Amino acid sequence: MRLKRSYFYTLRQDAKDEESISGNLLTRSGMIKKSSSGVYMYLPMGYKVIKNIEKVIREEMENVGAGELLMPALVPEETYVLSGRRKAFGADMFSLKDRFDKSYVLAPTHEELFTVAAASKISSYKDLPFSIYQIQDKFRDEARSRYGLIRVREFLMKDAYSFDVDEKGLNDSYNEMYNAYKKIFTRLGINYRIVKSDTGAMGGLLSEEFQAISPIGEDKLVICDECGYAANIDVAKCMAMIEKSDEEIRPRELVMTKDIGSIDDVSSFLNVSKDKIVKTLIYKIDDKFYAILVKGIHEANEAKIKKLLGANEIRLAEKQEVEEVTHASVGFAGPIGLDVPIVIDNEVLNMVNFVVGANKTDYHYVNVNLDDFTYDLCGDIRCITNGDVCPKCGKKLEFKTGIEVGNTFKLGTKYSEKMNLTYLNKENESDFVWMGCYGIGIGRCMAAIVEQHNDDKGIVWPLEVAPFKVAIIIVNSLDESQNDAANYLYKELKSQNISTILDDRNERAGVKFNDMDLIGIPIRITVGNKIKEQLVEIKQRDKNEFEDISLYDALSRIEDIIDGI
RNA sequence: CGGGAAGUAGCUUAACUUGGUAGAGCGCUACGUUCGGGACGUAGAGGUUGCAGGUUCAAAUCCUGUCUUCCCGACCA
Repeated sequence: MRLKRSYFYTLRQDAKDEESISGNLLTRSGMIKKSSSGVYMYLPMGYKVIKNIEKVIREEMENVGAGELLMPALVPEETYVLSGRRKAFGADMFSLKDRFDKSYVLAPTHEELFTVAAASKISSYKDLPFSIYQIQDKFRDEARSRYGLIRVREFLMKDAYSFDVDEKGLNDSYNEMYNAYKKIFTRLGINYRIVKSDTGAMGGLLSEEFQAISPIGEDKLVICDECGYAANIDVAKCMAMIEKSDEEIRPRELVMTKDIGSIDDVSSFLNVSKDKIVKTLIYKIDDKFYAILVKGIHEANEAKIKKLLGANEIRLAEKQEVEEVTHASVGFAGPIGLDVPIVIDNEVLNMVNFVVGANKTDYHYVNVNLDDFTYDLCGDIRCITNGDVCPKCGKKLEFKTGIEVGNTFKLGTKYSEKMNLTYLNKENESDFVWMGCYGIGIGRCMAAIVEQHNDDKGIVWPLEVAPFKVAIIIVNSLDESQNDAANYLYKELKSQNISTILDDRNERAGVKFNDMDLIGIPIRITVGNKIKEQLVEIKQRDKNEFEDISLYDALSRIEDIIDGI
């Protein structure tokens, strides 16, 4: 690409409406432009990156034999009503009506239509297995878009689906995809971890996430360096941190704690360690109130609670609801005398002589024990936290945050049952098809790469995704011999299919150096006054030193660099 | 959806407290001098101060409403 006559611009200052590193750098380098909150244009330079990411994905999908197709974004609402997911997605779906008042949605993901498409092909076990995928725009009405391309309302996603005769087949297909995903993210230059996660609204048997490690990641992860255990905090199992105490049980007492409701305040007021306090949280779960008991130092984990109760919806009760349930102000809820089901965390089972709210404003009970109330259910319902050990090997855990760039699900027969996707087996009996689905957020990958590969000058693209592999800078665009040499190199590189920018703009050298650094082109050739001795400079974006090389050896040197020599 | 901040030239912003012709830097145009890390000089173009009301002789500035964007939180397959 010759820069002079191309759509290309850069911004010299930070964009005021992009706080994240990736959002800001992608905007400043003229790769993306915000259209409205959470909706972006991919400009020519940025779209090159998108296409490179897609190329990697397509190659690896091809390798596992998945066929590419394209689904509509506009889908009749009833499709999602039928699968039961219209409700599950709720307000996150964009919905609209046509002129005949028929309701449509903009698809947030495509399990339903893929199931329909699969049905056209499947009648016998002989038709299985196979997998298909698409790269397409998805729409989700996010309550809060943020961090540039990380959380948006319209985004490119690759979604693949596998279809098998049984669980074993699904496991094989899943492993194949899983390995393809590892290759993809490695090729994209993303530093990632694979973690176990919650199956959420997708449902199914198993879910794993591919998480790009980043401080702006919205997902909290625990990782064990010792045994390789890795999980999203939503599902990370908590092991008991204490043994059942043999402390002597003391009689329960009601104490006045005027205006003291928070854990910190209760702890210092009563002079007991926070370890000795149990907090009672009132939740509304599927239209019923529940009391959730966890240790004061712990956080309740809503995903785990949902799973334990088999519930669909969960939210903390509002202030007046809490008052209604406990007959006391917020801060004084407790299990004793409460008229709603009580669910306690495993950890609480091992506690004696603890402190709880008294369901009476300004009062707490001390020396409370499990005999003082009845609970309906217990289980692991808290978030794993600093101090917890690996549930697999018992060693120290590390906490990180990640950007979810991909996920893989073993759906099992959830969708095939709902949508009646069946095949005839060898015994001539009808069976449900076993499905898996596999997603990659393409814009998110782009942002995650920038988050992980940048310096004070700008983006440092990995070679595989860079919009161009090489940039040729003509230091003085008025110098004829420099121009000739640069054009010669440009043609040479093009003839070898090495994507190259020729910066032939009539700008000062500094502007060109800074722009090429900002947009992160991996290899730079500088054609300057050393051209008198037939020499050009080659510099890699991620290295400080440069090398002088003969104009005629430059091409082979570039090829070596690209081949990693 | 709750809390906070901000909307002024293409971009980044000043003036707002205390009402009186909207100013700068970058970018842009022309000419000249320059040309290896965001050049310099001279001369220019470019603004319904987000929008709508209100107060006032007079509103970027004060008041009300509204829209938009960002940040924190809730939510998030």
